[in-house]
Amino acid sequence: MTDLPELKLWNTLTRRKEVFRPIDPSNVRMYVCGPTVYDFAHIGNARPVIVFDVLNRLLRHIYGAENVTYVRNITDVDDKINARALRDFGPEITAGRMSLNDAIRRVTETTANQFQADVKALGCLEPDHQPRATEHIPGMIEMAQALIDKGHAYVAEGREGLEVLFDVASMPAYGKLSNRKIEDQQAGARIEAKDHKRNPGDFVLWKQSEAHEPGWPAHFHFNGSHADIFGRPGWHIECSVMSRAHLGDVFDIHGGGLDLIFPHHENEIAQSCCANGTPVMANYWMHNGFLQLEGKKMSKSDGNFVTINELLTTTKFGGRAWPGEVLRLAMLMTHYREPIDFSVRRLEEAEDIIKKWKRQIPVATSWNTYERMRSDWQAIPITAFEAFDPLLNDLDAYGFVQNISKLASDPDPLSALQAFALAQRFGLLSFDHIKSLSVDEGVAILVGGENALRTQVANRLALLAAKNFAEADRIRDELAAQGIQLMDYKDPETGERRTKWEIKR
RNA sequence: GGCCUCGUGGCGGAGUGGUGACGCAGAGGACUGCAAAUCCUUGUACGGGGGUUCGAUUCCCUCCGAGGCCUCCA
Repeated sequence: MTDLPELKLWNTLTRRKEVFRPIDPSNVRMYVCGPTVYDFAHIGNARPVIVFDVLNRLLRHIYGAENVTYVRNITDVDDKINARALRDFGPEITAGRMSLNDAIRRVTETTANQFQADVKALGCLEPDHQPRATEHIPGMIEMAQALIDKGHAYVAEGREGLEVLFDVASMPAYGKLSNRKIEDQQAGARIEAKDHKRNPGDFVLWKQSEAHEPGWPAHFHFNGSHADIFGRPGWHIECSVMSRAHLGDVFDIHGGGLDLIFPHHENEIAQSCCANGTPVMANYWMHNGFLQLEGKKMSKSDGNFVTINELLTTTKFGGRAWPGEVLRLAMLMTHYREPIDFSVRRLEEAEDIIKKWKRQIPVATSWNTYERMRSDWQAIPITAFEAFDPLLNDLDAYGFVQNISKLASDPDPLSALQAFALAQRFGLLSFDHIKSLSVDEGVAILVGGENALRTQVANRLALLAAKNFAEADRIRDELAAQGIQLMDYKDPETGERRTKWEIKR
């Protein structure tokens, strides 16, 4: 394993770039904080998803796909979700036609499904596991109890009932990730004083719910006493429990947005290390930068706000819809830790670059450009094949084409892809159609599409030879209308006129 | 107030103690029936001021500016 390429990652924990050394190269483990499913994801949410997708792909490339485990959670219990459910289904709930919990389920289902669709459109691989908070409630109760047992948590009566709180003063190393001292936070004076807390920085592990609110029965014992608290988990404990369930007490990389460093990740570390008795939770902490929209902070109230879905399917941003691959590249053109000023111009530029790559494909240099954009891990060679893969709109179709090209012994799978795109233009093949086809049928159709075009091209060249430009141009225009751009060039050896084509956007 | 990141040409964006990639856009040219594409050539930059050094864009200090966290937030 000594010939593995060296990967250097910026570690928020040490504020340095460090050589990445996995705990176990046969099981490289990464956890990234996923969405809280209360609203459609905006393009800012897309950034970590894309950034860590690239890292996931890179890790899989280096260590082997089967040796990497990538976990991204879905937070489906949260007070913001409750608020959204009340807002959207308030009348039904008051009229007794729907329970709050049913309304919540509606909100989380729709939002989670939309998120999956958005992410797929951006060409991201699915993580190996996408645990939901509500699937891990017993683990959270168990961890909260463990923290009580070890003297890191206590039960107190808060404004809305009983709470299990983490005692930050019980952990000397608290604040290491964010480089923050507990005393400093008191100076900030922006933390709400709650007298039931021993320390203003103490945070909730479990809190009591009203009977109509989402909640689970839980039993805690402490100081020789005990309490039944029908309640719900605090935000931070979800990630501690889900990461442990899938990746163990200590794993390699923990990622998320810059804003999560404090308090979320700090608190995760506190919970996990104290509960598991480990010095660290993860060895490398990585955080992506934020993005601005046309130079201004994204803000719902100002209307300066675009969801992924709006960008992909509506004309809200720049007066047109944008392909997922364009959004993906626009995001990757800037180093992941830098702020991005997201703009129409940036999307246009990304689109130009992609167009050019597609013409050049399968020229390996197209990857070089793409590759170079991610400076921390830039020296790692990846094949053109892998490079193009995340840029495709429909990965299923890609897999199909790959299959065909293998069976047809085509040394260049990307030419098969072009053939596929062509067959689509002629209406010979659609994505839905694919699933019902055998490979042989698929090949036949692809060949059919290509032959149809060849005939047209040959006819046009004959017309040109006869100086019948009007008729030749008519064929060219006709194909252009179908979205096929013809391009003439000279054969470098014979000097004869040749024609190549590409699929127009 | 505390803490963190950052400031390279029109735009995006590498990189280094010894005058600085690359991409996009622009300009000029070649090719071409016209397109499109392609190829060649090409201009402009290291926020300001100190310091260390033979020499700094790269190291240190400081000022200015940008963004972020300290409260839910990708």
